[in-house]
Amino acid sequence: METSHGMSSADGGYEVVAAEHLPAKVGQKVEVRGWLYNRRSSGKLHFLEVRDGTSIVQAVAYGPDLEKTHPGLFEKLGALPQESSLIIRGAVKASPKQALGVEIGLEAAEIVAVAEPYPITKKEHSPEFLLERRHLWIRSKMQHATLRIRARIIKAIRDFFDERGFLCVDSPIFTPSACEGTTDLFEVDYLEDTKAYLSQSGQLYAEASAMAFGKVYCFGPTFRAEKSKTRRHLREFWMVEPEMAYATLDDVMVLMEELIVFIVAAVLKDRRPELAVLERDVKKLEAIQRPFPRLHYSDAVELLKKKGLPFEWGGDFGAPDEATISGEYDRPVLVHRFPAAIKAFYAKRDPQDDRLALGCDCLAPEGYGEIIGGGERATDIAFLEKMIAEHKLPKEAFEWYLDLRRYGSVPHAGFGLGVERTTAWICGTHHVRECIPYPRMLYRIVP
RNA sequence: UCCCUGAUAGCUCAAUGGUAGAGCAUCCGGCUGUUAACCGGAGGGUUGUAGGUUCGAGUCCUACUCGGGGAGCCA
Repeated sequence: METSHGMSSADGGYEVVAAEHLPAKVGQKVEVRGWLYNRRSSGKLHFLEVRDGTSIVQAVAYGPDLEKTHPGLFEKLGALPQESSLIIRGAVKASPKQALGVEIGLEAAEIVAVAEPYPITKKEHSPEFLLERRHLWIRSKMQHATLRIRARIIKAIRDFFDERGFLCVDSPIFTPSACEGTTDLFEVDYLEDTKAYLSQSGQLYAEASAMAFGKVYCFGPTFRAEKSKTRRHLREFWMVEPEMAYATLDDVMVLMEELIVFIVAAVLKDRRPELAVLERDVKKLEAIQRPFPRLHYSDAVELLKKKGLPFEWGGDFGAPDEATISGEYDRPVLVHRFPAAIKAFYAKRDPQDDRLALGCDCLAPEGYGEIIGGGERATDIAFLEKMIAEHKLPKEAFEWYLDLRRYGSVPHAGFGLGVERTTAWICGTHHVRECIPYPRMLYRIVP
């Protein structure tokens, strides 16, 4: 019999079942393959918490009974170190005290590998200790919950765009030069005598893809070599970047709202147990409905001044500014029409006010800061050539990009959403480093 | 790059300038319903590195190394 693990059941009569599906198997004989998560014992009883990757199930072994059928096994189970791998077999029965709602009455067990003393214990550990052992840390409950929610967010993002007629057209990771030239890039050797840079944004390519396919998105890792050292920064993170031909700033602002509402709804629908593990206040997520508040940059500046922050028109928002603005609302806020001087060279100017760019940032609630940045792109080639010169960018490197304006330029717009920041907000996680399986951080690339 | 902060048992932490301690983990023993299970016992240390002050330094001073938090920039 084929199983979800791709292995056939070794013992007739026991169906191999993923722990998460055990509640539907009450009264049946099952086999669970996993690792010993924790054990409690009271002499003739062992309570074995076994995790199989999908969930954790408690198996109860009664010494005298087990001794009759499998002599010596009970004692071995009582001495089995945490994270030893084992296969358990037994009958599923309802157990309201268990988080899963069921437990297994142990009838047989196979110890696959006895683990060495496991470094991550039930007590607290420092971030340094855990990050050093990220490859083991991801076995624990909260990391499991966070990464399962992250995976659901990623699926929601793809479903959202696929269902709305966007084509997935990925941008390259090796790029010949800076996309924006404003931030530091990771330089790598690209075979002989050639340097390449790891992508810090797929956007310029997404614009080309949009001119080819209309509505597109790219989704991949992004690399920033800035020496940022905060709970909102990673060297390597994932970003989805939709781009639409014949679209305006207003169109992408609606798209931002719809995407975020869609993601939150998907997590609320399918990841309630994980949110509970993380002790997330679900009411705050349930409040995430359209429409989101919209704030003109100049109004945001007024708000900050009214709140007593030393902010001058023309500047970019710092972390305290973002927190103050988003603190006014119970859902993400869209701040639009920033000064062009603080935005990228390709941003389209506001026809109503030439000092402004038709851009929009989405600030997550509860102080999680910017999760989206985007806007409408400049269409006029002469304007772009002027901006490239002003930003002191090498024009040759952008000739292909200027071709998009030479051959059928159209109004278009798009944005980028950061997966880890979104995950941190939805999970209520303090630091984005827990929102990616293997974080790449300033001064830490291990494991 | 700048500011703040930390490094003591495997882990998390304590110790007025005067014999280095606890909880957990580990090992041994006990317990039929545990939920970070609990109870009893045992082993476990060149106090990050180098130098200095002192009769005496985990503690005070200097430098270095490696972390953590934050700023700027950004998603």
